[in-house]
Amino acid sequence: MKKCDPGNVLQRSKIRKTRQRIELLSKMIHEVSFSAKQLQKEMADIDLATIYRFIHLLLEKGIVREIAFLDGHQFYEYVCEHHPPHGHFYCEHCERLFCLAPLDFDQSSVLIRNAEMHRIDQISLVMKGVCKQCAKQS
Amino acid sequence: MKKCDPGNVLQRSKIRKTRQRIELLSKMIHEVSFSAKQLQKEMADIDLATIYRFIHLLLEKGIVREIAFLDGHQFYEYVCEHHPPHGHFYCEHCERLFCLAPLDFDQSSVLIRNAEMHRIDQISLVMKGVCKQCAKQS
DNA sequence: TTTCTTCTTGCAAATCATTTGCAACTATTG
DNA sequence: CAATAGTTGCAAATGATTTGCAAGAAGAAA
Repeated sequence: MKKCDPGNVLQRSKIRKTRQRIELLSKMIHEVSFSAKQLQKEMADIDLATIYRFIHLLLEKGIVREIAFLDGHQFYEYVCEHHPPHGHFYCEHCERLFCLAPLDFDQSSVLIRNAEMHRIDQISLVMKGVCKQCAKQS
Repeated sequence: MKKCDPGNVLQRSKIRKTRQRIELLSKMIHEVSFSAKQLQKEMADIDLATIYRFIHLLLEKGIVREIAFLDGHQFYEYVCEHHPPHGHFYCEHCERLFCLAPLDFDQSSVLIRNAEMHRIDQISLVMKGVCKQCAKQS
């Protein structure tokens, strides 16, 4: 059974299958990252409210995670075992979001030393700048 | 001459001094972090538009920097030599934002290896979770 | 398959942070 | 103290996200 098949993913999490959800989730699975607006641009027949409601449902179930808030939009990515948490790099010129390599345990541990922390639920590392391709062009 | 005196800071950056700006900047200098809304709550006589306009001006001059977008609000911090770039930890319970220790060069370098990057303008590292104090209480 | 119940959808309206236009006001310069 | 350029408050606009609600679709049971 394909683990990342939209139908299976929904079934496993006991989320009712609808045309809209299947379409949205397959898109999410195949994109490096997505925002509500991007999804709607490519699936104009699905209401924005439906998209936002579905994203929130997937967040609760841990099927997607928030990765960054950029240019007034929240970006998300699909969670799977081949895609452990990692940082992102946003090119301000072409507006693309790149994934950074995941940090290993030792690397991560240098980040999380702080006397005030009890539990960490989410780590977000985002860099902004200009990518090589854009640098060449200008 | 005090480097972090609001009046001096504005003068040095050729920003016209007004009552509103002096009041806002002194608050910013003394806070670990701030949002437009927090500032307005404590200085109700200053218009929100003025606050946003001033923040943008300070961002351009490099006097403050964006640190995180949380709960629908952008947070900023005052920039000074005793406060190099560093990560933050946000307690979802008490909604406080803590500073993490700054990373040294070697530590930082593990974060920035990515073939796509040409130039990095901004790095944002934010963790969300629960702080020790809140953990004790509940 | 039909029916029943529950969940989901699209639509329109509401929210909420942030931005903008504009006329009145104020800091700075000479 | 006048002239000028930059600032302010106010109200209205914007834009992402959220919500209420009635109609429609999915899943369970007969």
